Amino acid sequence: MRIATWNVNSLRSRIDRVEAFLERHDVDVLALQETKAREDQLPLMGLQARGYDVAAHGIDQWNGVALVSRVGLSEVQVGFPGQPGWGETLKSEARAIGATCGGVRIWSLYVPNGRKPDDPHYVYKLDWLARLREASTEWLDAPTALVGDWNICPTDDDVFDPAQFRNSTHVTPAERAAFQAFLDGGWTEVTRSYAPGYTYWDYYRQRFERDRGLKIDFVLGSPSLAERVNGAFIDREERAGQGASDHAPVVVELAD
DNA sequence: ATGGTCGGCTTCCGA
Repeated sequence: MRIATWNVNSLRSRIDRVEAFLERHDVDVLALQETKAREDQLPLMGLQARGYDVAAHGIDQWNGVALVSRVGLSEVQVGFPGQPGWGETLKSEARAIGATCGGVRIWSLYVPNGRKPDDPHYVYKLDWLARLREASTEWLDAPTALVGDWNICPTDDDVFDPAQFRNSTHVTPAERAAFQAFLDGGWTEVTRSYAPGYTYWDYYRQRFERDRGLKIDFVLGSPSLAERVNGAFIDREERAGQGASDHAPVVVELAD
């Protein structure tokens, strides 16, 4: 079974690329982030005609997450137990959707960006991660994958210029500790060993052409999921050319 | 420090 995760940066503007990507790589389950649409706005007819089921959640033009599966899609859950709600000044609540696909529990996650370390969104990000980690301990005993845009660079190797990013969000010790807490708790990041390199490049300053990016999209597996992983890759081709998302998809291969 | 480029309920905001 092939699972993929992709911050698509608007599903409506890239639905053709999504359909082509699924077929090009024979993907069974695709987790999407930053769909940037409410459920009723999503262009799903093409996917459904191709035999894919879709579960999506979005409440406005910001963010939004979805799961696309051709191996079944059941027990859909929007948000995780304890997921903190937003205050008056924070935007967009759609951050997590989970479902069982092909016997695997998959969560499409859009970890809050954080903006800046002195911003309320940064505090929310750390709170969100702490509550996800608490909720996710219950899922370790089953084959489970926590996939998506984590908006964290776990090491300096995951940043094209660590000096430039000092004191910025994505690289602070607190964010790295929040990510490490998942690993310490029993989750395994299953893509890095097979697929080194960045997964995100800013649109401006020709960051992709110069390979000046960040590694922020990850797949964390429970023990029974991680032991089935026998490959992974980053689809860098998808980031090239006109009309690309600023993230490349990450694909994971699971043994049957 | 600044600005660069995208998408979207577009003349600003969020990333």
